[in-house]
Amino acid sequence: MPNERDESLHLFVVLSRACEWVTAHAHRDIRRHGLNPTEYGVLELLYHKGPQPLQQIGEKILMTSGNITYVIDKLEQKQLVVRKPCPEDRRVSFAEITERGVAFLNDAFPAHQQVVANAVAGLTSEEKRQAIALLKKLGISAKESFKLPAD
Amino acid sequence: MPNERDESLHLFVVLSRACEWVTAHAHRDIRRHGLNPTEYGVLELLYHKGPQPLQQIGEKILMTSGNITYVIDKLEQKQLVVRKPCPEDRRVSFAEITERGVAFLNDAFPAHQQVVANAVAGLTSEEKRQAIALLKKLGISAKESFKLPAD
DNA sequence: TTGAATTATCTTAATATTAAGATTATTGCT
DNA sequence: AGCAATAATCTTAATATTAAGATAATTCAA
Repeated sequence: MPNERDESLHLFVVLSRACEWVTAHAHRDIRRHGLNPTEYGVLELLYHKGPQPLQQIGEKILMTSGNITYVIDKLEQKQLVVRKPCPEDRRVSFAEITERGVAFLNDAFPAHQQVVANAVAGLTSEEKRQAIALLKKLGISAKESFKLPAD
Repeated sequence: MPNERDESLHLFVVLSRACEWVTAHAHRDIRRHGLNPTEYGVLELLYHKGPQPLQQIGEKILMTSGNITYVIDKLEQKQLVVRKPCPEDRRVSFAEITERGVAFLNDAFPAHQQVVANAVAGLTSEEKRQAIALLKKLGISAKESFKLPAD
């Protein structure tokens, strides 16, 4: 009979596996559209949440600052995103999705959503609700405790 | 009121978030030991499952063949792993953990397990059991459906 | 208001990862 | 046996990511 530690590790393993395989569906779909997953993630963030300071993008997608610069550069080259200086704080740049970026996502998003729905179709609607509640709780607590030097 | 697609996407988001933050704990711990997460993942696989053909490592950790070669090279340089040719099939190489690799994991694993336990401590034991059951089901079905060209 | 500490972005070099295809070995068909 | 198809690993080049630290702007305390 497994103790608390074994159970926690087991949870980590099945969490990772589930995430990997659902993500595999999503990434395969994204690459079909000529973006890599990071670029898509940033674009979607800007689409749904509006213009963001680069740093906040990094916080939300867990990326180092050097990589943010690189990814935003790529998206600017593809004309899906533009940098806009912040008038209040001249250290800050906002990344903002362009018309072209919006059009791209409007085109790609419905199919992408369907791909994700297929990927998680192994759970019933009720099971999804349960999983969402548990994962939300887990994610919030893991994020909180990460900041503490406790580990 | 959210429909099935929205709910699925929401599940994907909270799954990704939870996985990212729990993983953040684990990775921070791993880097303290001078390995990167991929190297640690391979080493742990070999530790728990015994010698593996390189390709099977790639299947289990979702890695391309070029990267397997690279990672096993690194682990061989660190003398934590050795390649062993397969006598039955000369195309195949097994990767096998060394004594040194075993000693390394024996030293690192208990603390690592504790870090993971802390990371998921936001759920009660009962919630962990529920989450494990749901995630196991989700992972298996997502893996299965990935092979189909359905997406 | 100066200067120390902090913050945001960027730069560079090192490292990690993928993609494409080469090489070598095996399998199965004829 | 001989050949085509498949499979496992490796190689190379391109791409992505991190780590470390540089630069520039801001904040805040003295």
